[in-house]
Amino acid sequence: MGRGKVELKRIEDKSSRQVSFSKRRNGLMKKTHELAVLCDVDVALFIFSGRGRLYEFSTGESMIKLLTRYQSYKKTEELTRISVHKQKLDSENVCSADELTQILKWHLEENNIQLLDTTGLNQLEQQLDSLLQQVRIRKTQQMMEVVKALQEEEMQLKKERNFMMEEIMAARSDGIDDDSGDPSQPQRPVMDAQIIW
Amino acid sequence: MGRGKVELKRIEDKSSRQVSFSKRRNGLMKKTHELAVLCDVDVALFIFSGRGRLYEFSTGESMIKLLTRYQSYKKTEELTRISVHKQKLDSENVCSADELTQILKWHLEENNIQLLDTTGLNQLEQQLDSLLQQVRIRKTQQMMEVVKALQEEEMQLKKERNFMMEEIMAARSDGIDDDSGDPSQPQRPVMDAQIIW
DNA sequence: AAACCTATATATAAAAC
DNA sequence: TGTTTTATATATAGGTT
Repeated sequence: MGRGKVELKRIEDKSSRQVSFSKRRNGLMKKTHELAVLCDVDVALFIFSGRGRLYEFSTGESMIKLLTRYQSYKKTEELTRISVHKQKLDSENVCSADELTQILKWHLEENNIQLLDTTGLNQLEQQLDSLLQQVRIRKTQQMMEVVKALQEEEMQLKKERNFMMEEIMAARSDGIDDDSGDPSQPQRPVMDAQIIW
Repeated sequence: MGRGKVELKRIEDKSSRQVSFSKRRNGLMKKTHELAVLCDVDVALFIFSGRGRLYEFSTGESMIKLLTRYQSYKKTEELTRISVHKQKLDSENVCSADELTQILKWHLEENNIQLLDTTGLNQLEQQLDSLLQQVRIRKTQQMMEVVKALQEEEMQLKKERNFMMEEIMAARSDGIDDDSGDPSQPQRPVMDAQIIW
């Protein structure tokens, strides 16, 4: 993309690496922005330069919100994932059943999500996960949506109930006539139905 | 960058927006990767498609680590207390770690495996795979139960509602000539919740 | 949708400033 | 170091299958 073709490997010359970084960083930001606008999606991009300087770009949604959304998405994923993780394990790196059991046990006993990203049974995990992950995520998300819908309806029903409860109370104390002139109803107690996952 | 020049604004045609998204997403990922390699920097990129699907890319440092780094860079405490909307499932988590470990151990020892070569790995993979399926099934069952519970509560609420509705009606007819004008009883919208699996 | 095809628009490496 | 220039490599819009 320039006078010379360039190998996909670290540019050793510090100077041209710096120049390249500057140019490409701008280009990347631009393209990221384009993607976001043209395709109407949310994106977040951040770059830590060698010296630890941070460059970032994100769509209207602030970076923090996108990160939160990301985390939330990941948590949902976690709902469908087992804590089988880590410890490099490939055909070269053979380990005994006991060893493996110990490793797995250790991981299974760890409920700390943060630890899931240390090196470990990556390869094994990926093999297992890639097979099932998508389906599980879909399934979970579907369920979550159903549950959410149910929660909303539940809330609605509860509100109705409270409303009617008041009507009954009012009817009883007022005698019997009531009604027709409901305009000045004070605030109604509203209960929030919350299901915690 | 194609046959036609394109305005920097949302592509309205859904189809070509989708196609463009796919192409540009890939291009962006590629360029992100190039930047990371050529310039030896850490980058993280994630994209939420319109339908909420997540696409992400990050350098060797896992996304989580980069996020952490970003956070500390920003010194924002916001992220540390992200909504954790699922205490329940976590605590009741499928089956206990010990239980899982036992099952796994059983699988491993049952087959008298000592060293895992490539073939052994494949076998282990299958075992874990079936284990994953079991766990998944249990999790599904659990969620189904939650849904069922919600549905039951919903039904209960509806019963209550109907009951109260009758009370209101009774109170009114008991009373006097009511106000008339009202063509129909204050009927609240009744929704039928149908969950289709 | 995905995969391939071109003509064009863009990005950018290297040179020149 | 950064900017501008230029020649070339890449990306991709719009087709086609």
